[in-house]
Amino acid sequence: MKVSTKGRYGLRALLDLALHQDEGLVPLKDIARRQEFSLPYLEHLVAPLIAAGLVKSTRGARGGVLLLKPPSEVKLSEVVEILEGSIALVDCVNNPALCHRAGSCVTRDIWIEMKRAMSRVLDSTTLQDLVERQEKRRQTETGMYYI
Amino acid sequence: MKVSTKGRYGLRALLDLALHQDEGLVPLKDIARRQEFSLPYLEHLVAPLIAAGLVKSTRGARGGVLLLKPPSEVKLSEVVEILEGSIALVDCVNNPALCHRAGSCVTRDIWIEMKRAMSRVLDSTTLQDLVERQEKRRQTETGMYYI
DNA sequence: TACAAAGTTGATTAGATTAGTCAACAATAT
DNA sequence: ATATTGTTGACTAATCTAATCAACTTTGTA
Repeated sequence: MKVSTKGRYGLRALLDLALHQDEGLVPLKDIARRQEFSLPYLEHLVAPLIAAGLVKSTRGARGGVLLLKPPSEVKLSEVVEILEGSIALVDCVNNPALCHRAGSCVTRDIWIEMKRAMSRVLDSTTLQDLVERQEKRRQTETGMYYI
Repeated sequence: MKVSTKGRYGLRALLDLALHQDEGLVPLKDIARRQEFSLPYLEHLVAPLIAAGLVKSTRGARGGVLLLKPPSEVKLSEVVEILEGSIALVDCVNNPALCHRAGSCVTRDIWIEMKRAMSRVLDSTTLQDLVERQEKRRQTETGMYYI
């Protein structure tokens, strides 16, 4: 019951991108360096984000990637869905036909409630929220050196 | 981001046990038959439940397992924790030292919120709740044949 | 007491998934 | 032209999952 690095790193990459939006095209190399994961791996994380239309890329010298939507319009539920697939903890939640007990199974009800609880968090948070939190935190941290 | 069969089957086994509490010692063989998983595998699922003191076992002829606590006192959070380990979707949630970025990482905040949301569901539901839902559902389903 | 029924434990395994790396290629700015 | 950057697909090592099997221990009962 863990999120894979695909989900974790992918979300961080997207947040990094949002934080550097004003710089125009952001090279993957820079994201990889700042976030401390390898460039070849990052390429694989970004591919599904491009395919989903969340990110646009430009090749060649001075190329890079950018967000296609303002961060305030990117819900985390969308991001996680793209990177990790459905948030459901058990497959029968989305596809009852997978198990002939699904109709009468009350443990399935629990997994459904879990999915709802998780969705509430991810639906109500956007990349913009993360950007703001991050900027606030950096301020606080910088400030702390002066105390 | 899926629960393993250990967690899924283990929870079902425990619910099955709760549903047959009044029969005294319940042989694993019966649980395995009703729930449709193999006996050897069930043995491995039950082992940690015994180790955790949730279940007591008696060997030998007419042996079997039984719940050590009334179902109303068994929270699902406890069960899932035993079977799957921490509910946290990312390890740094429980152990910030794992990543030097943990202190300033806002994506970690999200994983923390997710854990809280999931805990709310699992802390507020007991085995007894599942037993009652199951009995209600069986009634409804049986009734449907007469419509 | 002997035997059968039941749980316990540990070894082993096949398969799937994860987390990458590497190399060949395509597009673009200078 | 050439260097820079993204794209794609093949490949691999390591880990995890979902079991199975066998040897063993304990207990009830004939």
